[in-house]
Amino acid sequence: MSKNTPQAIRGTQDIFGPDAEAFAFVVETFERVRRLYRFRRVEMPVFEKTEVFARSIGETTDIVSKEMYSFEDRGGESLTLRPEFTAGIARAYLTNGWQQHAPVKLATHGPLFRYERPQKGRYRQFHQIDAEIIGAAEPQADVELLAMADQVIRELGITGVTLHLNTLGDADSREAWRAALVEHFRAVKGELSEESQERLEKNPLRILDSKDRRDRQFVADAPVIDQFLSDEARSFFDAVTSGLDAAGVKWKRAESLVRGLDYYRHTAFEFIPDEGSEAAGKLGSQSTILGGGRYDGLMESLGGAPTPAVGWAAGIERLAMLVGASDTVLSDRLTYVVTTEHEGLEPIAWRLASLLRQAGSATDVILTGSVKKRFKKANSLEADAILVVRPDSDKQSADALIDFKVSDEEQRVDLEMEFEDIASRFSEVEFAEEYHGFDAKLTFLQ
RNA sequence: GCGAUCGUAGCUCAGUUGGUUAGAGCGCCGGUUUGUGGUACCGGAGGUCGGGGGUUCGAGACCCCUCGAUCGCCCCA
Repeated sequence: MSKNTPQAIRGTQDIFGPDAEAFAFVVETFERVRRLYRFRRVEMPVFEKTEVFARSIGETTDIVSKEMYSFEDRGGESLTLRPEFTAGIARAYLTNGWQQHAPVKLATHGPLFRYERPQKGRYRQFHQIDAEIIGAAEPQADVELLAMADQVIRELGITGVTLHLNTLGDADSREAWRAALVEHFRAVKGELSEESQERLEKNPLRILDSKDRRDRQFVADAPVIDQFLSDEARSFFDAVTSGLDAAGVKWKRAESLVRGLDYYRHTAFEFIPDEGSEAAGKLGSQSTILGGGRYDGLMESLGGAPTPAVGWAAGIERLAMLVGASDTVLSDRLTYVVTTEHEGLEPIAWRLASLLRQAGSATDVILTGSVKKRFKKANSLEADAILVVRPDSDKQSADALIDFKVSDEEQRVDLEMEFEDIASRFSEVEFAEEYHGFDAKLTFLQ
């Protein structure tokens, strides 16, 4: 690499090869499942006015206070590259009058931006799949949303991952719980980790999932949300859990699971790899692959009418890391390779490749470089069959000799039938079996 | 923002306590052999050793700065 070549921006990635295939597999699977659940596709801008995120996510959160890619445009307005989907979707819902469609199920995916130190499973430009149900207050919406998440993960073939579920109660429950936690931890402030002492002021709920040993003992006997749950909040959570059971979604109660963003109420959840599982190993210290919850208060923070909503987002890169191994799903079959060892016959080879592709067969072409090495190169592509175009001494035209690269006779017959069918669709070629040791021959008609 | 490890050909890496023209494998390009073929052999191209500064007679190796990568903390997907 020349020193004149600009480098990619830190924390961005150029994805290629198996990683790119895994990435595409995640997106394709999500798109398929989202249709099964009748979620409607939406596209949103990648940037918004800064206030869209600042007002909805919470000024004190790390995302807003130090991780946003914000800049002034030429008109002097502060804009921000989206750090998440939900705020932008909420804004779109309000500004486009999507209330008329409520309740709506929406799905999207694309890049997000957060100015963080990159590490395994974490990038400055990363990608998520996202699903939201807006305008539905009933717990069945939470259940449907989670059932969809569960199915996406299952259809990706990911195992060793469990849904961790909690409730944060309604606004009053959450406030009362928060106050009790602050009181509880303030009493032992001096013995908490430095980080948790800070969290006490900024975001006391987060002390609950601190990894620090010093905090653990106090977390163990900290007040639990259940003590502060209103009857309504409790029955809402009960309805969610029994709905999940009915839908066959496995879950696990996680009393100390809190989500970082201010707008969450009631249901909060994360899909997390089981400790010691293969999935956990692949993800490094980034444990959450999918997270979300109910955000009934969000619309109001953007000046809209109170609107109930639930949603989740999952990191495509993190999901892709977990499906990476099962490459059987990922590798596209290369059916044919076309080549010729005779200068001048390249146009016919190109024509043949064109026919095969029009017939819907994946076809590669080797027509450059040393004539003598083309067959070798074609061989190394591991296609099902190699077609070598060579002159026909009798008719002064050309033939394509076909070498089926298959392991058994049954496969060979299948491929031959498939090829014969393709050939029959085009009037300019004629298929014939067995020719001088090759599996078949294709004659170009004049 | 903090910490640790690392940065030599397109890729994976070797380069001994600092010592002459910086190496290997794979890949790429070409040739020979084989001769309808997934072989073997030969040759070639490609590196101002991430960048800058310093120590030294001499630095890919040592020191400082910087950029980047990886992993962890924080936080999150």
